[in-house]
Amino acid sequence: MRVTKKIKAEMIDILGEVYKDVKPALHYTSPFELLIAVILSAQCTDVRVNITTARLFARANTPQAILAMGVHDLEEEIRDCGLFRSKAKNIMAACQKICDEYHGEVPQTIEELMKLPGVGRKTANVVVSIIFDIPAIAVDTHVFRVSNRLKLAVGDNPLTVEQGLMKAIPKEKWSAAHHWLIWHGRLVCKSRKPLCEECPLKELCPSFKLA
DNA sequence: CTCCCGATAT
DNA sequence: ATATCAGGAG
Repeated sequence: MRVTKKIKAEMIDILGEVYKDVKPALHYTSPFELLIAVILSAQCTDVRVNITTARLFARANTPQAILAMGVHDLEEEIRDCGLFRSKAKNIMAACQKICDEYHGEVPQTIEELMKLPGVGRKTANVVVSIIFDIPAIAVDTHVFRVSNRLKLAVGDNPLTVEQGLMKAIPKEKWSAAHHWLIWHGRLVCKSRKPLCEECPLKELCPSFKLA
């Protein structure tokens, strides 16, 4: 069955109703903390990132303080998040660049953010949409999977899905819809064992399957 | 495309 | 035992 534009709008409306009260899963108290948390979240659960950042930010939560730690201590602090050597190296280099070129403040455009080591399109989208309230749809593993299953946007790479979602969703809902899709992916439309029977979209979903 | 990588769910 | 987790760089 074909997923029409009208059905896509219905899906978004339902998700918006079901997940209207969700907050970002990552814990942070400043733009810099969010940036670091998102970098750490690559191939790691948000729960693990929050445990790690609680301890890390108590020690250092500014680029200057992270630089003062040194790369070895940073590696030890973030080890549990995985990919820890490359993440530590990238974070140190990003902090240096933020201090040298942005007066210690997190840059505010996708283009500038993506120049930071360890910051790709997905991370940049998250930061601008959450911190600077700029409409954006960050396509992470959840958004990618859920969008393809629902056929809200179909594609074999994140950028294609991002562009498809921007067409299917009105701009004023981009940032909120990004969170709805993530939480739907986390709680219901899971990768390995999706809870199709209890899905609020089961009547509309082209991938609906009984267990 | 491969590599980075520990923790967790299944 | 293995697939997956708020990806990005080379």
